[in-house]
Amino acid sequence: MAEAKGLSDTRQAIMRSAADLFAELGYRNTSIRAIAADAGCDPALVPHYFDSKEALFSAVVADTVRPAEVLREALRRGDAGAAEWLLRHAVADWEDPVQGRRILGVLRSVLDLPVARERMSRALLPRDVADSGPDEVRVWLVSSLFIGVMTSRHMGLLDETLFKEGGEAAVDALAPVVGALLGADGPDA
Amino acid sequence: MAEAKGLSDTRQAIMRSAADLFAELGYRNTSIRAIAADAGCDPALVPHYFDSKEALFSAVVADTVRPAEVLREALRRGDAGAAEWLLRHAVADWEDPVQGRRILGVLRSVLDLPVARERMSRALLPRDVADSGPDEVRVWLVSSLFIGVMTSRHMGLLDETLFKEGGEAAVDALAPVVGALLGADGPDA
DNA sequence: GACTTATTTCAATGGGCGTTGAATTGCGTG
DNA sequence: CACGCAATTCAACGCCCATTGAAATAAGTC
Repeated sequence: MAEAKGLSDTRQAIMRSAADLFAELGYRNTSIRAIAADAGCDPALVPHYFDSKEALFSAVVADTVRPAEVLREALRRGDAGAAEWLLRHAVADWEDPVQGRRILGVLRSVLDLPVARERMSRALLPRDVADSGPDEVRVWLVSSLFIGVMTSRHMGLLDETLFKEGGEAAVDALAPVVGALLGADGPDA
Repeated sequence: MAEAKGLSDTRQAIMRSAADLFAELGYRNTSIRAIAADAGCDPALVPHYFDSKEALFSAVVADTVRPAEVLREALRRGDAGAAEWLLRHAVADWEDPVQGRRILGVLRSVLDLPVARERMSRALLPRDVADSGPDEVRVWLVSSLFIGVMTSRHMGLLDETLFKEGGEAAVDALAPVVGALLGADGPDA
């Protein structure tokens, strides 16, 4: 049967391969043909199931990370402990072999593809958070730090030992910074 | 006369166009043909003067930013005022229409091109800084934050007003954070 | 003016790309 | 079995790419 399009194994396989390759190589460096090869199907199937390479990318991103939720939770706490809690979440996320690569992939491709920029922007700063006024600045600052740390990590800039054993060292090193970020510019200042 | 290769106007024009386009589009999205068009010469001149697209990119990067010097200076100061001083330098640098785009270009392309990663890494963490032990972590943290802020800014994530009028607001918002970063993990901890 | 050397042009090669449309297979239903 | 429809394959299109090598031009030297 297989109504419309959706329950084919191949469709999912394409999705998974695309996520992997986009993450590893970025949007521009990933070809539809490579995705198809990885998924073990014909290249023509990709524009068949998803309309275009760009649409496929959108679909992949939509399936990925929604960091705003975590951020919102941390903002609601608002005390010193929140920084550590947030950091643990973040580090765990981007050290996870699957999730980490996905996030990185989005980040990477954001620079290649204008449409990805919007998606990223909306994922990081959904309406309700953005509208909360001064919080916007704090969310933006924390996001920026995290983006930078992830990029550095990916570039091999950092000391590997910081991320051994669940990233305890990284959490310790970053905690006071995140604390300062969350504390900066109180809700009424 | 023009000995060997070097004093041709075109060579320099290519270099300039390449810097511009790499900065705006990233390595992978910039074609030799586009560079040549921008420089007003034949595409074949590019692999003629520089051996390959990759070599051209290396040449461009070599001509760009050396943020380590500024960082080193800030580290030597080490007090609270240093954070603000460092920030002013950094913000001024990446808000400068020319310099800002160049830095961004390198950052952008670093993700596309492995060889660029090494260059970036060495520019940010030269031997003498890297060997200074605990300072390495601090340099890395500050760099990460800056990388993140620049990326966010380029993605349009941030509030434009933060960077109006020389970026005073941005400096204010970030100063406590950078202070925390520079203060974190004293030289003997 | 002839020779040399650097600079530039031109045309072409081979390759990868995203996408298309027609053909083929496979399968559940009448 | 035959029909219809989804899943898939295949071959091809047109486009842009980096790079090449030979030809043409310009400039400086004797």
